[in-house]
Amino acid sequence: MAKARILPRKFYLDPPDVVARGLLGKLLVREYETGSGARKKIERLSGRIVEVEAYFGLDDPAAHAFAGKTVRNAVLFGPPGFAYVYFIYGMHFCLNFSCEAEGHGAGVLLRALEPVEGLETMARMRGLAPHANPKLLTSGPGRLCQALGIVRETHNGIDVTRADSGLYVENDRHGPVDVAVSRRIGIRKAAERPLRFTIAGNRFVSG
DNA sequence: GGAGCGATGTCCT
DNA sequence: GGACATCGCTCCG
Repeated sequence: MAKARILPRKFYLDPPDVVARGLLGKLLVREYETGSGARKKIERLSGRIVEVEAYFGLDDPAAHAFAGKTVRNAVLFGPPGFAYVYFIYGMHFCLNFSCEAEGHGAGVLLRALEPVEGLETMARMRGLAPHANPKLLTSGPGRLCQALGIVRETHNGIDVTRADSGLYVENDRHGPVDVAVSRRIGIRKAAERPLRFTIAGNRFVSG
């Protein structure tokens, strides 16, 4: 098995549709310390990215960045390769990565993963039985955040090109993927634009 | 298996 | 005050 590499800053410099396509088939990794003293160890959770959506900034009525820079969406207007985590519907978090050069406000929303490492921990985080249907773990933007323990307070604004962030994307040289394009989900404005990208036929795609 | 709907916090008008 | 890049429950077939 080839050595996995963390996706570098330049990967995120492209427009969001290009970054979105490029993320499909890559591994989203969450690492954190557990235990203390001699029992301290690193736990690793991961999932293969199977569904993403692209959001252009000021040109895209559906994007959080459309109305301009605010305290909430500031990360999107910063440099590429940072996590934008926001709270939605009073209950859920959603994870995005900033892309394009600073000032554009573009981003990619992560909508679904195929769970790879740490399924039992993910089930616990989701409040499910240890061997629950794996599709319930990370199929959906709110679900994948809960499964990986991603919350705004901790993760909004962190650099996802650094291993020590505890949240990053690896290229583990998984084979090429067959990309399907469709309309973005759960939005009202600019809903017709074909900016949702999935791995064709993958059973962990949401919706 | 699908439609309908309530829960619930934060941000912007 | 309303909208919101969601989820899981109920009810009906």
